[in-house]
Amino acid sequence: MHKPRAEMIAQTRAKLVAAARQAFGTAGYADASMDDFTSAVGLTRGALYHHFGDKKGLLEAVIAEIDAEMDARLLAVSSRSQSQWQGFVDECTAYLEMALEPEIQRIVLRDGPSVLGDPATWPNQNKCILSMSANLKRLSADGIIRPGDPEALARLLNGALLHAASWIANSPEPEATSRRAVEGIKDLLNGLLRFPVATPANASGC
Amino acid sequence: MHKPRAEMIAQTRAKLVAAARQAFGTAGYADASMDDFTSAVGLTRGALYHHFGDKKGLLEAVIAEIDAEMDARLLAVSSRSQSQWQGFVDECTAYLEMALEPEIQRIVLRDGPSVLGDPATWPNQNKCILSMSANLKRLSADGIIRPGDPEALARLLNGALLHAASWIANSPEPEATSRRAVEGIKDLLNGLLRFPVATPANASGC
DNA sequence: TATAATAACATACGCAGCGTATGTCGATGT
DNA sequence: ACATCGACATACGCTGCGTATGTTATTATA
Repeated sequence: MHKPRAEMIAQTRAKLVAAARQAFGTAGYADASMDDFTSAVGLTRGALYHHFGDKKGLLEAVIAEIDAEMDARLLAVSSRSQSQWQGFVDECTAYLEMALEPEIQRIVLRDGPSVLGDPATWPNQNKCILSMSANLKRLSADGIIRPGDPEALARLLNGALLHAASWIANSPEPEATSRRAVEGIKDLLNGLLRFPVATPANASGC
Repeated sequence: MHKPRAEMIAQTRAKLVAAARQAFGTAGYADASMDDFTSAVGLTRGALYHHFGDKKGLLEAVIAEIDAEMDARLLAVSSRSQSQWQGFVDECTAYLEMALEPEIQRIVLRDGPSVLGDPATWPNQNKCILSMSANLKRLSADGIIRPGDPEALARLLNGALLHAASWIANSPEPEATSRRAVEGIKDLLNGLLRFPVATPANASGC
């Protein structure tokens, strides 16, 4: 029964990450006081520096946690799709929807790049890109889309999706804007198909 | 001879903006000390607070200046193109190249969104979007591209271009990556055309 | 032209927040 | 059992922001 040591440690780390995630997500990284959100879970900055080195280290941990969740959610979505093409479109849509969440917008998409540098330099951010480019590679090999550079396309589409999310989130009418964005994305993706479907309306079919 | 008052004021503002632009572009917004870069041009924080209210206000001014320069450069590029389609492609390429500059990356693309909120909420950032969507609208009306939502497409392409710029800038081989990105963009844009041109890569299709 | 008013700054002060250095206590290994 | 070490808390100094308060020169007014 004497093994709760490692558990306590993990719990402390988890509490710190959770507290920081809450604070970063609402107040933003710069305005989140380490004294405040550590004491909110009954700890001090001492524990924080011991486990994460500094404030940036904690942000990295928070982002890693969020990124892992995003990856799992994307995996769950694509595993439920029938056709390859449909799975790809579904993943794009799910990615866009996730990017709409304020916590992800604030921590991963805005403060993250500012504090930790460009996401392209992170070890994590590749997860989504890799998954996306793998999909595109298969689609290209199977002749479903026109030949091209899968990774380049994945990065371009990734940027388009993230930007669309910001557009939607800050729109006065998010619902309508979301529909416009999704239509636009389908339009873009449709242009990649070797044999595009006739009308944009049923671009998601196939 | 007595009119240098307004001139001196404008000069002070310009010096502050220039100093801040230099500091923000190299050290980043968070690590740029107001005391440091004001004294670098023979002023103090007093002048800064008088003219710009606070540090964020100064960042807004810096971004506005950079944005105006970007807009002028884009205008110059598109005015030199013959066809509408070529002009659009040229503008996209120029936009990508500008987004490669470290100063723009750091100030406008990373720190700006983090400090001032999403660019979609700025009054300026619309310049490029508006110009882009106007181009797309004309292209659509003239039947050069397939029908669609010009503004949505503009935002998606804008995101793709910005993301591509980050990808290139942080790539170990920027030259090669740049070529891949440009090819990918052309591929994407080509998919928008009503009658896609045959590229060496997909000469057999369509 | 003398003086009042105001704008353009500089100076001075207080305070929040980060990082480090140091201390304490309980768990683990032998 | 005792020594060691890891997991935190405490204490301290320093940087840097914002504000409140001068100081000086230009403009307005009489």
